[in-house]
Amino acid sequence: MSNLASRYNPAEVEEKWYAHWEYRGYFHSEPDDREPFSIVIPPPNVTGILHMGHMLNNTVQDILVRKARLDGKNACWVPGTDHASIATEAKVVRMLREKGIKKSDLTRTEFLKYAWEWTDKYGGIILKQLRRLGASCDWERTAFTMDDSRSSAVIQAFIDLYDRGKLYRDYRMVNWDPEGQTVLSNEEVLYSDETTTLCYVKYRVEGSDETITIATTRPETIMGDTAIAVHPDDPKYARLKGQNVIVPIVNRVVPVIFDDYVDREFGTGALKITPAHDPNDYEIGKRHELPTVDVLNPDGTMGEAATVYIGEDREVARKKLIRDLTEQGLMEKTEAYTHSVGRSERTNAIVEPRLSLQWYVDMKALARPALEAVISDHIQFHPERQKNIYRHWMENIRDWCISRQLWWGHRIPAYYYKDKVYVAKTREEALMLAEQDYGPMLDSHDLKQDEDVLDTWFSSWLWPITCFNGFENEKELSYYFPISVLVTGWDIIFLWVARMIMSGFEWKNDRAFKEVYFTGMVRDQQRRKMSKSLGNSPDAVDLIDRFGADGVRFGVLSSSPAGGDLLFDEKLCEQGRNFCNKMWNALRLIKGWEVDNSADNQDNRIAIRWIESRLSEILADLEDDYMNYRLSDITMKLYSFVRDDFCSWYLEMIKPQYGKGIDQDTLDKTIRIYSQVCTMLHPLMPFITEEIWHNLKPREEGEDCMISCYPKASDRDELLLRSMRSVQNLVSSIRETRNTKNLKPKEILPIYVQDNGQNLFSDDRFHAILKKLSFISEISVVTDLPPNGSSILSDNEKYFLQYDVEIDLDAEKARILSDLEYAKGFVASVQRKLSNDKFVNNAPEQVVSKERKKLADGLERVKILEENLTALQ
RNA sequence: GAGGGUAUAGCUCAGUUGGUUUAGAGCGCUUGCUUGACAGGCAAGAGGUCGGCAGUUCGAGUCUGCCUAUCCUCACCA
Repeated sequence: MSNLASRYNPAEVEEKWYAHWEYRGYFHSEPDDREPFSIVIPPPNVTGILHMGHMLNNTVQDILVRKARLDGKNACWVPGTDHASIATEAKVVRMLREKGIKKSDLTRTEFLKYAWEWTDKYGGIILKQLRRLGASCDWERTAFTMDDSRSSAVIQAFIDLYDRGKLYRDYRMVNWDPEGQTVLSNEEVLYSDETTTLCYVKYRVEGSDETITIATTRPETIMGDTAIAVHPDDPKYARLKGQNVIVPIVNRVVPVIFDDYVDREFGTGALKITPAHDPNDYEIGKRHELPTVDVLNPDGTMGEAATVYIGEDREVARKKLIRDLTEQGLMEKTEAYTHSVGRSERTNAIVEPRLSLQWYVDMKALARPALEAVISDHIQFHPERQKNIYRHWMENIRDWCISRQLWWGHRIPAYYYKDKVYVAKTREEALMLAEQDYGPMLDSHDLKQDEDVLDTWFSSWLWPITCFNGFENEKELSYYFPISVLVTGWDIIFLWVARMIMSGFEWKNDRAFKEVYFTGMVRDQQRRKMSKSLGNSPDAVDLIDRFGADGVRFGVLSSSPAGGDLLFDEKLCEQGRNFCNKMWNALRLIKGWEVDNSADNQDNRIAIRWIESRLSEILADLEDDYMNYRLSDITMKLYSFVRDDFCSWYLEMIKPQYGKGIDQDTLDKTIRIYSQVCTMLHPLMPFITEEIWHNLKPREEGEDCMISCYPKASDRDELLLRSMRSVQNLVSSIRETRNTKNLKPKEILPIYVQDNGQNLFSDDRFHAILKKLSFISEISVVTDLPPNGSSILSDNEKYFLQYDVEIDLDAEKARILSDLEYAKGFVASVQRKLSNDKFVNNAPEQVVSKERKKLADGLERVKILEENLTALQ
């Protein structure tokens, strides 16, 4: 018996092998003459920690990279992190606030010092956690979106776009995050239905006692009203033509205007117009040349122009205004109202429409080649349905707002002097340009760099190029680009994927990726997306501690059909852990065998030939599954191959009887087969397979599972595979009989095989299986029909099993009758089909002959069952 | 408002160009099994009129249309 523990212990094994692989340099890739396989990580936030989404995403990437490596490709997986402009800045601001420091009290330089300290302290934790998961990243290439190489590429990209006329600055209504105090792109605003109060407020008509009532959810913006709008065809309000109304609180006199934007059916059919605080009102304001009164400060508090509640938060002011309007008798009524509210993806603050001057990328031209490449499958999406979603967005693409009023990020390389803009790599260059326009006498202090930074995604959209320093150096990029496959969640298809594809065409005139595999979202058992705020995401590292990295990887994979969402259940990790244990015990079994060359190995040959055929059979399947990213299928196929075919059948067949040894040849071949299985499983479960690989036999230095050669499908013995399936059916039938008759599992039963000239045992080759079979299912084959035999049908072969239990004739008859009824129905339906001329004439020959075979088998079965029934009478 | 997805066993899902009146898997459930690798195990079993209605076809879980339910994306929302 081997001295291995009966339970697999992942902790020490994982640490040992990860260090070993890294020490051997297996993760590192340099361009050479092999076929490249490249992946770039979706860079997690630099100060983030590993969550379930990362686990899924990175497990998938690791599988693809490890598989490519085993296939002999030059595999390179570039890791890295994203500076995550707004998310990180928000964290730093929060940290400072806890220390009693306000961002507004700091200079830009002081703030950035804190931000870098924070990044140095917490940055890269997630990369360490990825190692625990087994991620085989090329750590020497670790990139950061704000390191020198990436930063200079971002600046260059901005300059390039500006020079090509694809960048512009414009004053528009934007999505404003009052907490982060920055503009957001449309993609960074998340909408959800929320219930608020809809206020019906009365406005006095100037010079009359009459009032007009409008409905609004935003009474705090009343002070910014510069008109009341009604529909031109609305008879209710026709009389108000040319009239003015008085805005409550501020008593401003504003006109009643007529615009067909107004929905006559909504509320009262009258709409207050606040051009500074609503995109539609802004448009209406432009049409009617209305003034714009901005009553809010950038931080969401009431501004000077509001005249009341100055400095109070908009939410607080809203409540107070509702109270005031009610007291003044101007509130007709209020009602609960549910509508869609946009919140900042990062700070969760309610987004405020606000007018401001920002930088935009003109997306129309960029989108064209990017759309075409995906529609034509030049870049292949998995699952394919994501193509539609992509197309829909690309066809309706809007310009991308890329400036952010933040400090943490890449500062916009635009310099302003008087009314001119100079876009340049450095201040010196900008100065030179300004001097060309204004002469060398200008006061250089008046040349001001843009205060804003760029959207985080403006650096990550260059990631496939910048990961290989592609703005500086063609050599590496020309080898690794296009990236073989991008693995990411579908939730960032617009924020990231679409834009990377656009940047690929813009700068490399090529597709950024050959394929894109979208993973689903990891959800909890109530189908809620896992998130920090819900607190429904398990601690990833804790899961690894409890189930082992391989167990967790198995758990994540086994329910991750290509692109579908994953309902995470810890139970699956437990199953993964148990599976590791199963493999571990198969190793213990093999290691425990003593070699005895006097043992007869003839019978084992057939078992070896069978398992090799099976292996070859699934290898072909797996190749196809890899092509289609069917990772859960791969997982389940290998799981059942190891558990059922290898352990339950193969090892049981060759297992020496108690106290006996095994011949060297069988042992060697078993070790070879198990090693191959390790290689096949390695991409999914790298640690345990490496451990078993090394335990199976002494290995040379550097002879590691991770860099072994992935087996190729070879010829297989189809007849043997079929026959073995028959044998398995028979064994199942015998076991079922034992179970239903309450027979002792170890009691040896005589079995008689009725030779019908075509059953397994009329073939000499299978006498070996027969012997093995008797060992597995505790039977002994007899040559005479036993006096008290009970018949078993396995396929169409008939066996008699003898046992010392009184046979319940009625029950037996009922069982046979029900089988018979079924078989007859089956035959009838096949006959019906075959007697249909249209079927026989139209269906392919293959299908028809298959039906004929079915009929023959069915008739045979009916015959046997009838004989059995007669025998019972 | 525009577009898209999904509906198969108690649960989560496969079912790959239509071809088994016998629709699979995992988990869960029931039953039986512990000196011999593994109870984190083994064996056996139960459980489904493939959301509904029409249609195409020799043949539909699979294709088409409509309906129902449910989810998602984008836009809008006083």
